[in-house]
Amino acid sequence: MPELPEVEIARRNLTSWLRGGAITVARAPDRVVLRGGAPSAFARALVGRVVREVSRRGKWLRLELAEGGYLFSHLGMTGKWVLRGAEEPELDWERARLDVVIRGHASSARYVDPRRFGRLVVAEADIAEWRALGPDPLVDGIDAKQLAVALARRRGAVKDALLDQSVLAGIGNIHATEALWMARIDPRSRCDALTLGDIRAVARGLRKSIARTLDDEDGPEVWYLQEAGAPNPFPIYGHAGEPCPRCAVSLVRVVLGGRGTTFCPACQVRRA
DNA sequence: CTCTATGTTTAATT
DNA sequence: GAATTAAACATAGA
Repeated sequence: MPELPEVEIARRNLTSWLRGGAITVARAPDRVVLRGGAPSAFARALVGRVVREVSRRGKWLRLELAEGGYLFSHLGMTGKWVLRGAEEPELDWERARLDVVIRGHASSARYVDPRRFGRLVVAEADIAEWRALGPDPLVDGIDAKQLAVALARRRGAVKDALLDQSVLAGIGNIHATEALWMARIDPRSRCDALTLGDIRAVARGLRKSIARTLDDEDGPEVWYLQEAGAPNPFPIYGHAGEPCPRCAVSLVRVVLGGRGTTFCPACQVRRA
């Protein structure tokens, strides 16, 4: 489902559901989501352990066990964690569950993922994918100068660079699209042609887009978590053919790095 | 039936 | 070798 804001919400949820809990059941029968890891090893690594903390970097979640070791969770395209009672039946597309007991109260976190692009990894130490992540916009903040240094070495399109998790961790297609619109930068612009002012504007756009989605948590819940047919809450993403909210020119869709990209051909300027 | 999809990895091509 | 592109993964919904 997710980009950074949704994964952050998942982190907050998992923290409130699991932190301090002793794991009584750990099941992940799905070999696809385990990517070759064995269901028996999953259970062995987790049952009887206590969840000390749930953290996040980019789109990765990390459950830290009090006894040492971690469970890493990536939600892929359609993954989500939901809370159920321990006695409730298996859900559609349920790929894993973690049952915990906290002060005598039992609950069950279920991992649901229709497309199974998500992953669950048990490990003794931080995995390579976690260590390779660049600065996280919430944990570390976005530093425009640092971003400028990373972009100066690249020749490809800005949007591709923003999707690179080693440049910034957690940016996905939606927030890259929204931020570039806010910054009035054409997503096809070459990285090394951007000015520091451009990059500052992109950084501001990213912060704003992420913050806005995070704030919506109170209101209409995260879009991806809603039932099918829920309205798209983003102003630009998915609105090709509709008028630009700023200048009313029809928004255009192109493909960059294999991903659909919407932008305004009139008020987003192309640098080289 | 066709097209698209919030993500990442790997194979193929330039 | 580096950079760019396409394909693959598995499934749902419009």
